[in-house]
Amino acid sequence: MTLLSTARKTDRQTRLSAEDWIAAALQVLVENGIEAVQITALARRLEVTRGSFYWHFEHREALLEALIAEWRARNTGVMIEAIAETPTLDDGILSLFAVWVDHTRFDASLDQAVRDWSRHDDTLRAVVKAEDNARTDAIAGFFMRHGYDRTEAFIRARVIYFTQISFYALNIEDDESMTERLGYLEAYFKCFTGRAIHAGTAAAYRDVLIRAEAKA
Amino acid sequence: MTLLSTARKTDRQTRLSAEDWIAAALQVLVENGIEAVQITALARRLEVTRGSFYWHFEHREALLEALIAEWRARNTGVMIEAIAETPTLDDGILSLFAVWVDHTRFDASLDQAVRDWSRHDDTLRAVVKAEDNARTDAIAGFFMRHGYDRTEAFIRARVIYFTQISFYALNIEDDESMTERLGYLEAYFKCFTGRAIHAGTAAAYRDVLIRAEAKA
DNA sequence: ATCTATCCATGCAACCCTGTATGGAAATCG
DNA sequence: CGATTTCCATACAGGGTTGCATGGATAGAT
Repeated sequence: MTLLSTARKTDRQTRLSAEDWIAAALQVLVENGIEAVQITALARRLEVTRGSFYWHFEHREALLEALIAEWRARNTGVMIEAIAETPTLDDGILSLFAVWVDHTRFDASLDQAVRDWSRHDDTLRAVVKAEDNARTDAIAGFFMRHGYDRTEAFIRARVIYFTQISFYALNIEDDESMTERLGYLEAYFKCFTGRAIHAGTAAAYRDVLIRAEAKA
Repeated sequence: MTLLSTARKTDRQTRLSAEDWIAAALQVLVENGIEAVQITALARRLEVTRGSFYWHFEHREALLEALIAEWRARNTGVMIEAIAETPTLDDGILSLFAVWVDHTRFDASLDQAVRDWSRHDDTLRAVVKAEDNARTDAIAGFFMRHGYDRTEAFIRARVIYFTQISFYALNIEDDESMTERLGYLEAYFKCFTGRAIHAGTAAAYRDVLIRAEAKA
């Protein structure tokens, strides 16, 4: 028993840090929801006892706050920056598309998980709603900079953002390959903007994404 | 103690049925999610003990299956029927809008709650995905009947449906009045279809909804 | 009025989760 | 090498949930 447990311990590179617990909690949050983020379960996963957790954290609530902080650090403002100073309409929309595809810049699964969580947590709900509003406002501002009137800009911003949110919520990424998805590029662009995308811009975008796919 | 309990019992009109338990469970599911659908909590809510539950149901799983059955009965096929044999493009889109607003025909909160639940339940996820596909297929078919090519019809169906799903998911109905919402009618229509809505049709639709609001 | 089927209360066993208190092992520093 | 800090294991208390096994109460039928 002592032999076994020491063997287990040496298998692990180092002792755990608070970040290790947060990382494990993030995984569980994304995979099974906030209710599954339990100290006992995480301890089993990390192959330690709950004693470790209560050394790094005061209580479960502290871990949950760390998860929200992590979400803020990763996903807050990313879309707003992506669309901020794009010269043309085509560039702006494609820049948004690029963010939504690049999960190193925008963690879609985490965003989805936090939104699910927020639905039954009043404090968090306000935080997420504020971020949602900031995102749609940024997109609406973008449309206005490119000649759309106020209401149309607002609705188009809502439509494009809401579509993307559901895209994650319904797990479409699991069913659709990147090439398949790229095949819809022109149709999406037309629906979202009411205009046709410039052929050259679309081709360049496809090249970038296909090259990124190949590298990954 | 005996006096108190008999008083409590006579306060209730009748003894409970399985449907009473299902109704209470539906409320809790919508308000607090599937994890909150606990027999002990429901019993407290219904002011009986868990003995009642285990007479009407075998176990918790049986109740959960009843909830899914209820969802199917209420929400499955509603949108497909609404859009089935609509003569004009305007009529079809407005018919969809009407379903999404009329919560006696389509229980949006329940749909949302079931979709949340399905995200961590593999069996249910397949069921919900099938329904989602059926809905988008129906809308895509509608667009094709009105002259859109295959891909554009599919993407427009996805955009209009996904936007609506997020509309519920982000609880926009809580922030936006019906008149405010109706103000966006033309913009939504233009974005979803790529065409302008007929002025007379829009006016008639507004009249119907405002009258329905006044009645309720 | 009695009898029976329906419905619910009560108590018990098994399991799971959080949080704390305490002691031990391991790493690091003097 | 000793001492101290860092990190984790163990044990215990408190609370909550499911499911079952009875027995009691109530309504409806004969």
